[in-house]
Amino acid sequence: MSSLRDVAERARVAVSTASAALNGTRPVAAATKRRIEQAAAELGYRPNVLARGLVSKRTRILALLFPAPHSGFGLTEMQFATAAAEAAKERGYHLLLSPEHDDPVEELRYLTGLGLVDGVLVMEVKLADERTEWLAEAGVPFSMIGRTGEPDAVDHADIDFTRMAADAVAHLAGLGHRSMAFFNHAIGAYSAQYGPAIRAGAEFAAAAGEAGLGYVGDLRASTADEGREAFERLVAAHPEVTALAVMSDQAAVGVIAAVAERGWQIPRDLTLMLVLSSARVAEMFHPRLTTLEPPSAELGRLGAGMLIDRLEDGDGEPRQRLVPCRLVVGDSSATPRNPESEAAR
Amino acid sequence: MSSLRDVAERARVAVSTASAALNGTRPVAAATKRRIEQAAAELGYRPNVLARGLVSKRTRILALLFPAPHSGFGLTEMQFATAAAEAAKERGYHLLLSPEHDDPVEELRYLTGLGLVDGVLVMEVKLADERTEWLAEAGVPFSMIGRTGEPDAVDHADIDFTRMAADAVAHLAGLGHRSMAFFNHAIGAYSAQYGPAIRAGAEFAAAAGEAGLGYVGDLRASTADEGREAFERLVAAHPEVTALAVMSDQAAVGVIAAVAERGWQIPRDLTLMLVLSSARVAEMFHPRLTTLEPPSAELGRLGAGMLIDRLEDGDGEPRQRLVPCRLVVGDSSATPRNPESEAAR
DNA sequence: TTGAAAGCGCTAACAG
DNA sequence: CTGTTAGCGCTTTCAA
Repeated sequence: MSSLRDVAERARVAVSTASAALNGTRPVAAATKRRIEQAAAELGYRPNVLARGLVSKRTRILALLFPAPHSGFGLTEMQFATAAAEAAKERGYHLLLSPEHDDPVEELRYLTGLGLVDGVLVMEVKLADERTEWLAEAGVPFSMIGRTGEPDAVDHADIDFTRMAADAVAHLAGLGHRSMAFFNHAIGAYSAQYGPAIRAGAEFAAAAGEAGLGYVGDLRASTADEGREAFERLVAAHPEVTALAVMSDQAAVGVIAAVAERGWQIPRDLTLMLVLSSARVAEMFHPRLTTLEPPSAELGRLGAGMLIDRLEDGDGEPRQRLVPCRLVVGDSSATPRNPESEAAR
Repeated sequence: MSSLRDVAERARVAVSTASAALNGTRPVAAATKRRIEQAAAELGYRPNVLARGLVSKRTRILALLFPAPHSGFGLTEMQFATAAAEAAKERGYHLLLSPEHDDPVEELRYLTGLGLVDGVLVMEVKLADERTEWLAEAGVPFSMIGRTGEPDAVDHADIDFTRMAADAVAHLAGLGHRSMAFFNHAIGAYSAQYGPAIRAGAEFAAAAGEAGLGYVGDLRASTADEGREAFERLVAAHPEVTALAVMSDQAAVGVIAAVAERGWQIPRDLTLMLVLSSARVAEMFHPRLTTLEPPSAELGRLGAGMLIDRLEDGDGEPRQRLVPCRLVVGDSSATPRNPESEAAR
């Protein structure tokens, strides 16, 4: 690889002049500049990132903190990563994939101590998250995909849960449903701190209330068996429910099986929708399920973008964006069974 | 961040001695070494990667070339990436996620010119791949997850397709099946160069022949509709077939629908298995499908590992590993319908 | 408008 | 066994 010195020699100028010409750091005579640029082109010169970073203290490398895969891990996280990498690339940055293990904070300390990264992108943020706390304290620039319980001062991109629930409820109400249920993730070590589960639960209850729909929100399921069981309990306790929104793909599998066993059909006897799952997953089902698809790629892109903004524009007010989900209507949505009796209640 | 000079001052030695003590580059008196180590610990010293890389020409950063998502993209690629990142981390390396766009070679030229990465991990390798050709020519260390048509001299980790097909056929033969079909991916701009599709097709034919099973291998499907249609044609032309292996998840959806419409049941009337799909996907189906699960994480780990080996051990013979798939038997496998008539042929 | 010189933090000869 | 010196490739004063 040719260095700046080679370029300078070939253009018969000093290294500092070559540097200035190529970076526009200070005025350089037009003719000189042209000579330098041509020399650089002829040599196929690429500035060495390490040397540049060593003096400028900026590497244009971002780290994406990658949690060890818990239960459900998949397309969504994938899209965060690829979208973030692409957004970074478009702005001349690089993305380092940084897996986490048992001691995230220690690893963060190590990672940032290397002098290798300018900032950190945090995903799978928990409501109380030691990583973001440490980053804030250490003064390391970062942004979140998702958000903590108190994200006021922190840059983040997250799903607009309020709007998501409103869209879902509007969809169901528009079909004529008067009563719905929502199966949240099962309570576990993870989901207790999992923002999407908590926010979705709260927002669905609120949205249903606001729209005047009957609402059953106390059932939870994260596996096929739990889904099956929750559905049985739902039907037994709340026969008036005609529409069901489910957070977990696996739980939906169980629900569908239970529906079939009971001799019911979707969507004739039950409108079923998947919340925060991808359309690709929804197509695996039969019938193809209606889905509220998370804007994963958009969030990844935004997360990287706002981190770069912060890095370049210095301080300023927090950058925060909430993005709605996309409602993909499948073949599992229909008018409620027995609409008359429902209306007569 | 404290520098090596700070450490040296605190330990009252020269910088070079501190460096030597911390890296074990040359003998240092035990007492001196202890002083230095203590000073480093007290200061929380972390060697600066950039400075080190600038002189040593080694950054311990690997780039993972990430193709723009074509049609089917998902868990598998995700697992390559995370596993590679973890393997790298365990050996003190970092993984840079490097998305590709329209001109992979130009981007590669840029990426490697930066002096930022020591080597490149290539995934989604095509049978004839301009990227690996360029890398080989440019002398950039790299390894492949997958392999080209002529991978003899190149480090790679790939699926053992021969064994995969043999395992699948043995599973079916063991259940008593005498005749099977295989639905490959539809021929497209992509799959024409897609190693797994080509290799799987060839190996299934060979394995079936070797085991004395009837074999229908000329049907292809990559979508639900194509799957449905292929299945109809299969039944019409080859009624003796009792077992079917499918490459595409989407195609399997169509097959399952067509099976049901015909009044058949899985596995009573047809044994169905998914080839190169994950168990998590298989569980979305009802019944849970038998799957040949690709060793994605293992491949990612191996790919990163052999690249690092090459980087550290210098040259040597090519490192190549073929890893078998895992056969996960689901509820879609059973003895063939009408076993007598089959045996009587 | 340009060049010379210093230095980012580290490693690697080479003396002592 | 340890310290001094040089230099990786670049940016950035400071003079000219």
